[in-house]
Amino acid sequence: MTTTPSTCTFAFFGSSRLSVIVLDELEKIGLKPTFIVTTPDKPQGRKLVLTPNVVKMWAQEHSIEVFDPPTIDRGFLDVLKQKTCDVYIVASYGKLFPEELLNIPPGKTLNVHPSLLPRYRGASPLPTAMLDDAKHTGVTIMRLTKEMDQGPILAQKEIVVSEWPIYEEFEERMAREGAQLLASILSDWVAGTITEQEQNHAQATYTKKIEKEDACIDLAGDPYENFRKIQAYHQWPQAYFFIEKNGNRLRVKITSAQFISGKLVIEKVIPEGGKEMSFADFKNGYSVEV
RNA sequence: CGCGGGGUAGGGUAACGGUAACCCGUCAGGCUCAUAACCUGAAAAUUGCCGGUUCGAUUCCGGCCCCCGCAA
Repeated sequence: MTTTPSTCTFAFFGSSRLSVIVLDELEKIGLKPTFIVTTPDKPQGRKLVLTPNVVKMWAQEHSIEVFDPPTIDRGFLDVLKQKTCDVYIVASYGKLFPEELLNIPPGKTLNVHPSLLPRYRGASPLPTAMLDDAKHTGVTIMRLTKEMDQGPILAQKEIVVSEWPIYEEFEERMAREGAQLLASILSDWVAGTITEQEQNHAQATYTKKIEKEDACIDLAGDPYENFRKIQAYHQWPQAYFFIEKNGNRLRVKITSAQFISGKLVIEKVIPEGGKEMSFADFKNGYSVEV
């Protein structure tokens, strides 16, 4: 767990907040990528401003060379082949890789996946585990193959959650654990002393991409299920319900809630067009019965 | 020029051409063994800024500043 493979070089592929947390944790352990590959900036925000993605910003802050190809095509593969490193590391890149890329470095391409594979393959392992109330979970280091999340496993660590935090905190914990697990085996892997193990494909489960509609909740429904939705969708899209106001349907997002002795206690909300406020203020001002 | 909502007492909302109402909170008094409950009363808003229309604007028009929802 404390192995510091200082002699091993790697490139990092990622594009989300989880990627950044993994990078941070690896850096703490003394592992810095020789270069980083991420996805291009996308227009965001109210004015559709072009904002650099978080991984790119991290790379720039740490003065690490960064690439952001719109697609990984022939030309970019050739660029990669010019660079040398022992192994590629992928954490939440957001796109599939061409098979050719996976085998460029001698140590192939490894992936940090925040679930106990073969369970929770796919796009949303973390939120899905929360929605399923799967408190016995974990992180997996696997070798990427052509098929999504189906590669052989190098290492796993079980993690047990006592109570569901908001998504961001769960993500952070899992990312850090994943990064540590990776760091603990990386040099051995590159040295060739780790045996990979085929996944038990029969036990695989898959997660789907989250849709905004998934986050619509019925306040009269099961309180614990609603609580898990609020926590799981906290980063995006945020659990919401509707109220009637002046004949209009108004969306109200729940940003903070607790589950106390069998009841859902809503703490903060953001009404459409408004800003975040306490649920008490919301009920006072909007005079709604919820 | 991506679509849309909003800036009114400490907080949240309402009114919509004639200087502002409600809920919570605050303060005082009362009721109570007691209270976050209840009753009575009080303080607290030049209704974001500038200009225009008008006898008169929070309310209509124009400009500016700020805030937010949607958009993955």
